[in-house]
Amino acid sequence: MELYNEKELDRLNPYQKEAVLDESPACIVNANVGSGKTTVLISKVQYLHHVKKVNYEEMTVLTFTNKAADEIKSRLLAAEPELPVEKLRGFGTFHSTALYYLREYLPVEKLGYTRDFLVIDPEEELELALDLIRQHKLKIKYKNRLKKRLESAMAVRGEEKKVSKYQDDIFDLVRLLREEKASQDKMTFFDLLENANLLLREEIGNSPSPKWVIVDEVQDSDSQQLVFLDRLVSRGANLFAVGDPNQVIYSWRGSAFQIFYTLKHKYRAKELTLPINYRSSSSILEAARCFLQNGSPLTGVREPGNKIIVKRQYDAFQDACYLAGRIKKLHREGTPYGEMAVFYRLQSQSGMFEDVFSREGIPFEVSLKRTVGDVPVLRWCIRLLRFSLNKKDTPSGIYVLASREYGEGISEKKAKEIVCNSKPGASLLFDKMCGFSRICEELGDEEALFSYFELERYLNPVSASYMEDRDAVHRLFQIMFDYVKEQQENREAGMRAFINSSSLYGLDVLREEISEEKDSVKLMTLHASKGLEFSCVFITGVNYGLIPLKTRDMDGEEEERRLFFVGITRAKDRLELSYYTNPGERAMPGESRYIRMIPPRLLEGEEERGPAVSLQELKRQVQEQRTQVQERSLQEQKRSLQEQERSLQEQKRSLQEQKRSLREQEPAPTKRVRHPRYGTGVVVREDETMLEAEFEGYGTKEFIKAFSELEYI
DNA sequence: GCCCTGCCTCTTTTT
DNA sequence: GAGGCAGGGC
Repeated sequence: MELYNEKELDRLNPYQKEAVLDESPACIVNANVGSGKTTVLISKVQYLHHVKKVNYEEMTVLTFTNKAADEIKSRLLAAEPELPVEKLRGFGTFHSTALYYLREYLPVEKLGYTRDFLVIDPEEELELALDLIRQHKLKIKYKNRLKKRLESAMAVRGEEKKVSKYQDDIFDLVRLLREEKASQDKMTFFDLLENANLLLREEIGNSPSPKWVIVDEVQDSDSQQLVFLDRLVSRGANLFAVGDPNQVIYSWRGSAFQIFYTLKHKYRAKELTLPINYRSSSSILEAARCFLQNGSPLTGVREPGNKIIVKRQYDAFQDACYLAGRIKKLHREGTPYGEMAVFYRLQSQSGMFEDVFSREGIPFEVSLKRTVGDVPVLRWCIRLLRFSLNKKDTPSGIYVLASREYGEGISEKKAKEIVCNSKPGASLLFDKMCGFSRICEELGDEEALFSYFELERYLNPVSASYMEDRDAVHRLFQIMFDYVKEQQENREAGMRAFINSSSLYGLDVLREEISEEKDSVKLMTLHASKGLEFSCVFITGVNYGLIPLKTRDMDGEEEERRLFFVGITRAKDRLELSYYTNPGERAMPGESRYIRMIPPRLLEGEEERGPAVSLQELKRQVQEQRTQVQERSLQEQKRSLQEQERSLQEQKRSLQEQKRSLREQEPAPTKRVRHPRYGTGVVVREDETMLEAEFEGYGTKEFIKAFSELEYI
């Protein structure tokens, strides 16, 4: 094994180094965008291993996405090629780690499961729920929103009174569903964490207790994940968590802005910061600072770079055409397509760009994940394997037999009868599924599996999609056999693990190219952009009503701002914003005030701009700052309170300064204004935000100063 | 099964 | 501010 090179540490800046070397039992690192968060995390792991002699098996590294987990693992393996992958089994998403614990250590029998349980996707749980409603004649309101209703009902735990808001049987359904899932040996993503938390609560000898728990993007944790974390920490694990409160964009999913501070308080954690951003040019960074909420220092090291370009477009189509030309130009000048990305607020906005870009011959990729479940034939095959591996999974058996497209096309009623009464001889396919365990180990290759189930017959050879379907199934089986070989377990256990991981990771079987680094422009929502970086970023539709999206409350509004912050901080060298004068239904015409919040000297647009921030906006910001301080003072220690107070003072001072400079710009008592449409007029009334002027031929008009195109003469 | 009223939600998405 | 659903009255 290679020795951990001390020089590794010297490559880090002092802040990063401090975080890696920190010895406190709990440490929370407040990492700014682009400050080398992942580098610190990986360095920490290596440092613990090589210097502190903590085995990799004694660490649990938790991430939210598979992508992040894969990145950490591959970077560790790149630094240490001889490291056996099995040692990193505790490195993964919260869910995959919970799955690992449940399978290997925790007494799942206590909850009515066997060690061979399978993971199912939310879709299947919904089917199960609908079935139970029918069976037990439950009264459930808003069935079309059952998925959401189940989610919120399942989140109600313990002694809270379980009375439905709509006075229906939703809680009975939750209970029945839990029993049904246990009896069919199935767990959903939710159950994985829930059950792991339940079993980890009791002291059990043979259960996992890692020495170190390391968490990436801790600000995204929901309550289940926080409990999971707590279970591990209360067993004596040290905690090292990295995150950025300015990047909380998933609170609608259960994470909360103040989690960072709650954690710090709860574990009396030491708080460190990584302030230096290496990613973006200083202009981009300065613009980003306008959207920071907690006054944390965000320091850059790069040159000013290009100005931020703001473009006014008639509509999305015009914008797409303009962008196509712009992207081609940048490409000619040497920026690879893969270094450019277009962000938008809503999934539905991607269509226009896809159309125009494919017409213009620009290679692009839309970040939308397709999984096995999205392809009917693969869905059917997975369920065929499910029932073959788990006879308790009767719904899968029925699904396979009663499918209209594939299999024997038996009526649902008959299928139910065959599967539930386990009638041999009634269906060839059913007998094959039942007999699968016996011959499973003897199957030579994926071809043998294909012919065992006589799939050339059951995949409906007369259908138009037969060839496509057959290839997809072959590919699925191929991937499965490769996976099983890697696992070094017996065939049946390996296949079970494969099916679990395919629901957990969403195998992208259909993807033609395996190479991730295709040179193509990436199209995605602002949410999907988190964690990525590009040389050149285009954010489109920066209209009020879209960015920020019209929100219900103040919290939503703040989240919109963080979302925009995440978007602009993805850009390394170029940031270009556009807005529409004629947007669709949802948005309002004209630029979003987010554009006005960026100092004009950073911008390069085709028109002159008014004051960067309206007084109203500044006032609102200070107000927000004030309420934030109040909220946090409940949780935070005195010291940080004072810090906040100081930053508030600074904000106030800068507000006063800006007010003063605004006032200086204001005219002497003459008060005449020019308007592009109404010509020159005389100011009748004026206060901090509003202005009333009389124009010859038009009468008196009222304007909001910051948004009107008035000019003092 | 139709019409009316009231109520609810809508967007973002990972596992 | 629309559109979908539940439930009551008919």
